[in-house]
Amino acid sequence: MSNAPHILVIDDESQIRRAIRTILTEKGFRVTTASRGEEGLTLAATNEPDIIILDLGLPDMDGVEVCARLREWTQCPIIILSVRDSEHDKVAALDAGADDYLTKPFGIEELLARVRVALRHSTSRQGAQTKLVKAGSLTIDLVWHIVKRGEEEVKLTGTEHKLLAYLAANHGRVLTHQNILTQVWGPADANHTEYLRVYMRQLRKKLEVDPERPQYILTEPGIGYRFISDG
Amino acid sequence: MSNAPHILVIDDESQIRRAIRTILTEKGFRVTTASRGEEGLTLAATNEPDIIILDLGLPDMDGVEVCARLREWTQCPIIILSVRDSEHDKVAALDAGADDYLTKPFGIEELLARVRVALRHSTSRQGAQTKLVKAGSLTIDLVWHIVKRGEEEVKLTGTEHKLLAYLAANHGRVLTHQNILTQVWGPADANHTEYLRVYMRQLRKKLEVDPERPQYILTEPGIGYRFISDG
DNA sequence: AAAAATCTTGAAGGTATAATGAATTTCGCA
DNA sequence: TGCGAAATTCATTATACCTTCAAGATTTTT
Repeated sequence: MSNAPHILVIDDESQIRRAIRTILTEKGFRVTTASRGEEGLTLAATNEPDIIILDLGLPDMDGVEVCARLREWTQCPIIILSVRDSEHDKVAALDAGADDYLTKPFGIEELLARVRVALRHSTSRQGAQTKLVKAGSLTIDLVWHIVKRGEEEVKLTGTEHKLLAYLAANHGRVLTHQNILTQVWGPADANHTEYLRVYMRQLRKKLEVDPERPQYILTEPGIGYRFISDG
Repeated sequence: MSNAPHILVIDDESQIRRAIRTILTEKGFRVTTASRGEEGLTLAATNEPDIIILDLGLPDMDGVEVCARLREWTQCPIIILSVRDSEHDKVAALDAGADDYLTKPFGIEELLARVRVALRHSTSRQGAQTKLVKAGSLTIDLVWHIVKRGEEEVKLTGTEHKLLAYLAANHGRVLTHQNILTQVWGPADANHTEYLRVYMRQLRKKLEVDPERPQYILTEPGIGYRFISDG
């Protein structure tokens, strides 16, 4: 699974690395590990993890320093692990840009819960960003209901957008009439192919360069329709 | 009226409330306190704090319940304070939507550091959007809660402003009725679309050049509304 | 090549949704 | 407790959308 959250663990104790890797992998995360600060910084830059778990007691450089270096360019959530329990250490790390601080020894479940919190944060940040499907000069924002043709926006009705979104989400695939109808109109209208014809035409009118020779919304005669996108 | 970050403290022990209030006020924060869960929920809805500090051991309802109720409509950072140190309690609270968990007794400096972390999160969430939204002759200051039309200030009621602020913060995006209603009125009124119609009209009357041909607040029939800004 | 099936195209009526204006209730404040 | 502003509710008008239908074009079948 390539879209599973990716976690970078930076810790010099190999047992801890192994333990955390086992636990996180079991929960479905992708895990990368580093034993030294420099290595961790490099991996963070190349792999762009979703979360970084960082031990303060590294051999080559101070964890707070690693934290600060990371914050120069990334907002990725950082969870600190440390044997140091002093308030001073916690404040230093948190003010250096860390998002959370756990003192060793820590409970597995608590670590996982705090990872989930960090994940919530990073995904809510991503959620503000737009997820786009592109096809020629078309840009379809599935999240925010915005469709652009070049620079100008195309106004779509609710049903039109629902239909286009379903086509775009399955771009490249042939979708049967019944399949589309049940998804967009609901199972009750599964055999109202007239609806499809009317709406496909409206979409083509609004989106295609030449509606009579569609290049995005293709007809698969006797079967259904298909949406062609870039990439 | 100050724009200092606003923190809501929900705790039943009056000494703790007083202590936290003193410390936070000293650091320049605005502080509101509540001693019971229901009171806290109400204050959270009316005052819209930037951070909520919540004690788990409330007399009238469970802290985890308070957490869950808050998460129905707000993303505001929640820091848990609790005497309970068990892993089970921590996991329950964090999974209910809390962002951090401190066990009593806690260090003042650590609390402040974690408040700063929470503040970073809330401002970076807002920071993704511009704090000053301009649309034609309109200027909407999301931080100072000021709306100007040309040079003169527009007087808006509480609900009107909350609604406009939410639209402006998400300018360019299509927001569904339910989305707007849960954010502005709360999840209980998620299907009272009448409210929206009435308030959209009032906003248009106060903001639009020609309220009958709105250029800022657009209707997306069957879906919701959208605010158009410059750029 | 003719016929049949499928798809496209255009337009119109009915219906759900939105705008409007105003009355009523609630709430905050003195 | 009473006043005024704000929030909610309601009835009416206006609008946009979904649905429906019919005729022309295209593709497939025989």
